[in-house]
Amino acid sequence: MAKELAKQYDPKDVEDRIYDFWLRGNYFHAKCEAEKEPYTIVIPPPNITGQLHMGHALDNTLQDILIRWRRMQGYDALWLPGTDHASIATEAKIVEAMKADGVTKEDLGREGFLKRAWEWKEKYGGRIIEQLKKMGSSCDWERERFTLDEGCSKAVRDVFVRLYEKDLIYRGNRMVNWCPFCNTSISDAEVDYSEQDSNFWHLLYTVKETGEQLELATTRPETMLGDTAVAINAEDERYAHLHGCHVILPLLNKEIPIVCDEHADMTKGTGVVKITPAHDPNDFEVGRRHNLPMVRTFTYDGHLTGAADKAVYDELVASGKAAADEPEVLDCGKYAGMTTVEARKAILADLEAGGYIKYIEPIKHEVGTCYRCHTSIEPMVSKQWFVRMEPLAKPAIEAVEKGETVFVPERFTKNYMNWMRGTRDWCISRQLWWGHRIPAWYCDDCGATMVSKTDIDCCPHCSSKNVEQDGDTLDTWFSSALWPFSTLGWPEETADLKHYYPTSTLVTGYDIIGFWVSRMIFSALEYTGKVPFDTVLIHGLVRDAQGRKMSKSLGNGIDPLEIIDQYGADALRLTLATGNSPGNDMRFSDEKVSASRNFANKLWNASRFILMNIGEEEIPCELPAELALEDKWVISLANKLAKDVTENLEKFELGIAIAKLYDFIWDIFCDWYIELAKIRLQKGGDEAQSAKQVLVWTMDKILKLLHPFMPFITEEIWQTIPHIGESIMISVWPEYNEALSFTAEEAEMERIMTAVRAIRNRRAEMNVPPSKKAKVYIMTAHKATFEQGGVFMQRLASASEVEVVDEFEDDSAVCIVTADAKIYIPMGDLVDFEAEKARLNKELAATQKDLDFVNSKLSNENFVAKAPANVVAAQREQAAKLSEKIAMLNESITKLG
RNA sequence: GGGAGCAUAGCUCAGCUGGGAGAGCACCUGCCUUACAAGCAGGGGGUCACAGGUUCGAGCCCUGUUGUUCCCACCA
Repeated sequence: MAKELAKQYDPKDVEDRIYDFWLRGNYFHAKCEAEKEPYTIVIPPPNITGQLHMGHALDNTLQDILIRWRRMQGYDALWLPGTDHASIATEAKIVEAMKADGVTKEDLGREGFLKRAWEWKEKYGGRIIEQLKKMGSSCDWERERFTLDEGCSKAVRDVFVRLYEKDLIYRGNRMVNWCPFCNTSISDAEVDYSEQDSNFWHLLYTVKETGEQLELATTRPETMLGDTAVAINAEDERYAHLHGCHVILPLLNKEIPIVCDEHADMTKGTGVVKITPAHDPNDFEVGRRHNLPMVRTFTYDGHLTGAADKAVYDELVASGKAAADEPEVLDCGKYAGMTTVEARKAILADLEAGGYIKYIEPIKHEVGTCYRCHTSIEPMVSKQWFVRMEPLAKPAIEAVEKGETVFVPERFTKNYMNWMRGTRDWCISRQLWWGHRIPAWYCDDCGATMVSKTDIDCCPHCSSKNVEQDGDTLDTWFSSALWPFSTLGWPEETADLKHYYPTSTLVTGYDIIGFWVSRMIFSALEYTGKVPFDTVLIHGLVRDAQGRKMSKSLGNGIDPLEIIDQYGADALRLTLATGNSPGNDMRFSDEKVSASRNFANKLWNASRFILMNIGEEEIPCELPAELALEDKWVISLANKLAKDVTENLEKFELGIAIAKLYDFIWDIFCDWYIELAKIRLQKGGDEAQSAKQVLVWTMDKILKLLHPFMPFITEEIWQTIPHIGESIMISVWPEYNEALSFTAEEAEMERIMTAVRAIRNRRAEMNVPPSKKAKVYIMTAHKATFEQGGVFMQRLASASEVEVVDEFEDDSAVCIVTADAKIYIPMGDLVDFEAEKARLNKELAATQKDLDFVNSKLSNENFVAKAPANVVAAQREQAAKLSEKIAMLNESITKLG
């Protein structure tokens, strides 16, 4: 089956065809075989709004390497794919798209909007899946899931009800992060902090009882209308006389109390702090401690409240439906309707005019912004649903402490612990439509709250039909937190869940440990009683060539699909795997991809060489009975390679595994073994036959070990060379085999290779072209080795003839000394004796220096006494070799006169 | 304010449990040697950020310093 193959590998000609071949073979499908050990990875579901970016490319390359490797090792390997509905991001995109048609959410209504959203999902949701396929991802597409599909939705409801019944979910007026642009609450994890220039405005409030001016500082003067107290520290002697007094709130001329609270820090500013319970997280806590009224002065879309807002509140109070913790609403009068930015200006102007500003101090200040739209978030008291974190975090911390789930690298455990220990209750309700609607119903007549797995249309308490479902949806991460088990069928006890859960490895970036990893862990423990995965493999960010984060705003993102188009998916994968160590960021550049492409080409040409030589012959896929020295050498190294690659994959050191493969394939197999094999191939006969078998055998091992990293090219080549089986991706992973370890031959080859390199080196220094052959005489203690190696020197070191001799006399010969041999090459007039003598002397000096160093160690009593025996022995051996070399060099120099 | 990472060749980075420093790219020299010029052979180039310490021995372990990146945190 000789094939005419192009000199250069063309991925375009191969990749789609191979991927189809795999799909037709159904090789990605995990069959849930009870007798096989499972290995499971669930994909971090990309957003349906998403386009494949380098982060996905890296994440999925790593997962595909692991899953392909385990599959070949004989595991029942399942890689479960899917997508995330990404409520905020998707809703924002759809609203934006609607803008073009001049339609708003309100125009369409909830149902109309959702209809549109699902249409949008059908249209764009599949795009990223197709892009994952281009990468070669071997996901089980039959099991593809979506966080908003029926099964996941069922799991979400189930969890919500369970948590509610255990009092781990509650509803209340709490301080939340409000995004006035997205018009929704967001969780603490969704707030990004960025440094902004701002001021401390030092204000003066008058104390009612004493008439003195009390100085305090604020960064947010626009909240002052909602102040309901001023706090001082009880220990602060400066203000001891003010305990129980009041201040007059400027502009409103309202009397508010001075309270003593630990929040007031004596060492900061004047030690006096204004308290706005409805619009500051700290002040909210102070307010609760002192039972202060909460006064809301902002609307949810970021304006100051007015008469209409107050009317709504009054109505609520009048009807008796206001919750006990409902904040009051202020009619801000002249400021009503202003944005918070406008209000700040107006209020400051009025304070200034009233003489209430003592001075302004410029500062730099960390301001919270929405991670989606980067609008400044407004802390705001709002009625939301929360998950009680403390009882959930405890077992999640213990499980990781016990090592039930380990982070790779280990240092990210700290990151996780930090997040788990510090986390506050999780605000899970969102004022959005695209997502899982909260399964809570409120009775308009009796005011009851009902949480249920099934829809409710009649109040079980008062039989009223006036029941309405909560209009909010759940945080996207609420459903993502269930992903490892909801996708396997939970809460049903499915066969998949029993077999594949807990999953094995989660592969993700360090940027979402808090958002996602930690929430999966505590969720899994609470609902399934088990950790969701045993290992979390953390990778870093892919940065651009200058080390900057790839981002849309910088426009420095590199599109993986363009790279695939230009260099092929295997080259992209190789680039991402090479030099990638767990947890560390990497830079991406065209040069790196081009180096990877060159490697693919190198492998391609090695296979061309083999195919050209075997021609129409049937070559058995096994080693020949008689093995030559070089065969044993390459087999032994390939065997060692299998061990190294496997061990490094086990340690998740994928970068080291691929580096070892790269070195073996290029340096050992291509640069040495193929060149050596040519000798026997040219001879023909039995020797050629055995060389072909070893070439095929070694290539087979190489392809299998490389397959997880470069699936397309390895399959393509494997199918063309003699092979057993349907597809390399379901072939058997090479195992280390003690019977294939030939250490003596490895050492012998090393001697010969050292000599070859030394001769090449000499010739290059003397500028002798390869075409000018010369006879080589060798004096050595390893006669048999060099007699065998003679042909190698003819081929690789431009030797016309090689003779192993006991004595050699020719003053005009170049002399080369290695640790094992003394090599003479008569080159007549090419030799410059003075230069030759200088070179030998230089080498002698260098060797002497090496020997001195080794001897200094050996003469150190402490070294000999304390260093391990094998280290000392190695140094002794080294000293002997160097001494021998020095003797040979001296002899040669003497001869030159 | 707390925590973490990084600092090794001109550039990008490896270097696992301490035993006289490596790769790729770039550069220089010579080669179209019948798989591959996206290739082959050879070469130059490093006080392993700085200062101490532990050790027979430190790029690696400890302490401190400097530079840099990131994460977390309610600093009025």
